Amino acid sequence: MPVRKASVSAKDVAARAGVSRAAVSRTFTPGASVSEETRSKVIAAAEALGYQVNHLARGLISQKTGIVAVVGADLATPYRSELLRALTERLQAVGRVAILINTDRSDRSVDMALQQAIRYRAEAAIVLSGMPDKSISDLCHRNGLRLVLINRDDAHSRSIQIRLNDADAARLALTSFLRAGCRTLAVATSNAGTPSLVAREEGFLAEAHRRGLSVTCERFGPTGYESGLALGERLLVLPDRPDAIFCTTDLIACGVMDAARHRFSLSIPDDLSVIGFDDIPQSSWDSYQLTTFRQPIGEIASSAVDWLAEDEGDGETRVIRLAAPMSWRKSVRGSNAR
Amino acid sequence: MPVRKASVSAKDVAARAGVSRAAVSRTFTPGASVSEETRSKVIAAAEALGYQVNHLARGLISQKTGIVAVVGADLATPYRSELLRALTERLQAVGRVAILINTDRSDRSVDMALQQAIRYRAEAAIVLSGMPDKSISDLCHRNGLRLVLINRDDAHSRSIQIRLNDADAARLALTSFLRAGCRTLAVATSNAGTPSLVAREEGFLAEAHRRGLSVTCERFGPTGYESGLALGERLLVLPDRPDAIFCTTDLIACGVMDAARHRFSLSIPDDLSVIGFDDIPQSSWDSYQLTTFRQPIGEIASSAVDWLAEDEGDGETRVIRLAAPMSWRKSVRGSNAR
DNA sequence: AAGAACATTGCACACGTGTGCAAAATAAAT
DNA sequence: ATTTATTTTGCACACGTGTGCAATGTTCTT
Repeated sequence: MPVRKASVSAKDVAARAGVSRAAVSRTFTPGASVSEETRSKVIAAAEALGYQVNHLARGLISQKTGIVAVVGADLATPYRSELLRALTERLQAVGRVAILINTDRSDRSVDMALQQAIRYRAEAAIVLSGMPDKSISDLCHRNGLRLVLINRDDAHSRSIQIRLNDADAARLALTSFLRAGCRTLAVATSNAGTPSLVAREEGFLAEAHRRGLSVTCERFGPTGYESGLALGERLLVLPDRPDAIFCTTDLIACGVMDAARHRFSLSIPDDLSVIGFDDIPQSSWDSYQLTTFRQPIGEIASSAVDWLAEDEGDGETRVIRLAAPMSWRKSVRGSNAR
Repeated sequence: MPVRKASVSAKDVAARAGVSRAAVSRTFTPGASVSEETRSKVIAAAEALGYQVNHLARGLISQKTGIVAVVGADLATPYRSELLRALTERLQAVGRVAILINTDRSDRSVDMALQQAIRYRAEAAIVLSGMPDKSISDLCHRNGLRLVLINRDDAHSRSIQIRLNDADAARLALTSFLRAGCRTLAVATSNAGTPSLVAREEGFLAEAHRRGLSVTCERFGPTGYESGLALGERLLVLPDRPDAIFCTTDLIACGVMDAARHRFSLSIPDDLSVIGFDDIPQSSWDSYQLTTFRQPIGEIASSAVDWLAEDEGDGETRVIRLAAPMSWRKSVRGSNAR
């Protein structure tokens, strides 16, 4: 029961060009042998008919679809949308096409997303959030689907895991506060408990502990601006009000800054220094000028795509650690001189 | 030359379950006839082997792939990323999978993107930016690919075009300024010249003209925050400095507001009223509290997806016009009482 | 019990493509 | 001119699936 118009096939082009169907196929297969005379006849016929190779059929026979699944939740947040943009651009540059699977709906969605990726015989999947169950990861391997895990905790066998040096950044945040003369330190983070947020929080706390400093740590809600407002309100009413707050994401930082200014009439950075993480576009806006750590989005995208685009590796697990360089703006005391 | 592990096929499942390959197929085809005994044998075998139906093969034989292409540039801007999130969610809810094609690289990319969509035999394409050439639009039709054009100027035959009432919103922006007592009006927009921006600008100017009012219109750069800063700087140094600026997007408005406050020390809305368009998340942040028009993203997404998910229509062109309701915040004089 | 109606099953074909291989054609070497 | 080497071509098969159809099995009606 075909419900659609039949597309032009290689058979139609062959008839029009007066050659065999195999000659048509060879004309559109890189590296295949075809004479210039046949080639131009086929190209002319294909253009006249509007022929486009059917990649479903090609994928079926060649076992290479060119499809890469990108799997994630919260796709509209500044960091994730920018990463998605960079990934699609890079994938297209190496001849791949991205299937986007939104996992907003549940944690189990990563497993379901990967099963969907297998149904379309995706060559690889890039997981931006959530973590696949081991049985699904094995299923991916059995189906030749390669896994890229971005900012996930566990490495799965035969996959690549791209992590940031969150702890290094957190340490640098702490030392930057100390150098700026801040003494009452706090961490503001969400209840999401995702690997990156945990690493940043723990890195900050561990470095403070190593230096014999006490830090107030406040967690609240999902990882967004509204939680930042609430976290600012909770931290800034403390009797021992912090003069420095490390926020585990920039969205939280923007909320903290707005709470400080608009609800507590504090001046940043005179009364309160703030450091975030991500370097989203809004961090550079005049209303924020937030000092933060820049997500190396270009490097994440190229690391991910270069790995999956190379020939089948030897199956070992790889972990890539990238630095998140500091972006100095005006939210830390004494940072104007940088 | 297969370069990947052969996935489990229906043939493998049939052998394990002791039934025919057709029984396996029928078990995984909704509405097909299969006994409960056979079904449970097949299901058990499929689960043991990790079988996932090959949708490439299914698409080839059934001429229905479930694939919908989403085509657009500037995917990381707040409005577009939110629309993308809503579209993927809605597409998944009706059993479709989204192929995301990024057209940042050139105008001709929409044509190339649609050709790529045809190669994967996508059932439909949702175009978020750019406009396909007529010959490509025809090619889509010939291949049974249905077109959804969002905020594009021209309707193509046998497609659906979803537009906002930009001009109505612009008129309401003007009357809101007048009601707030503003007298020196300006429009701030980009050089992008996209259909929505032009409609908003022209709607504002036409209504002003109808009322015998003069408006300064300034255009600059791409459609982003930085252009808003620059536009604010250009408009606010005028000898006849505007006391009301209609910005054709919220990103531009945030830039204008930051320029007014941080570079001209103006108070909003006392010295300057600002209205934007889109209602991006940042518009509700304490630092902005921008009065704006809300993009009906949920309705756009459901209009688009409901149309393409329904059975083949009669081929007529449809235009859907949606209202962009006003979101009152604090950037217009006298708007606190709302 | 027999006949009619309905459900289930396996076979074989088709969807559109890439490719191994033998045959044919062309180019290069002697 | 003949032989050898290389290129090109068409045929037929395979990839994995859904389905028309004939054959078989089961249920319902008389």
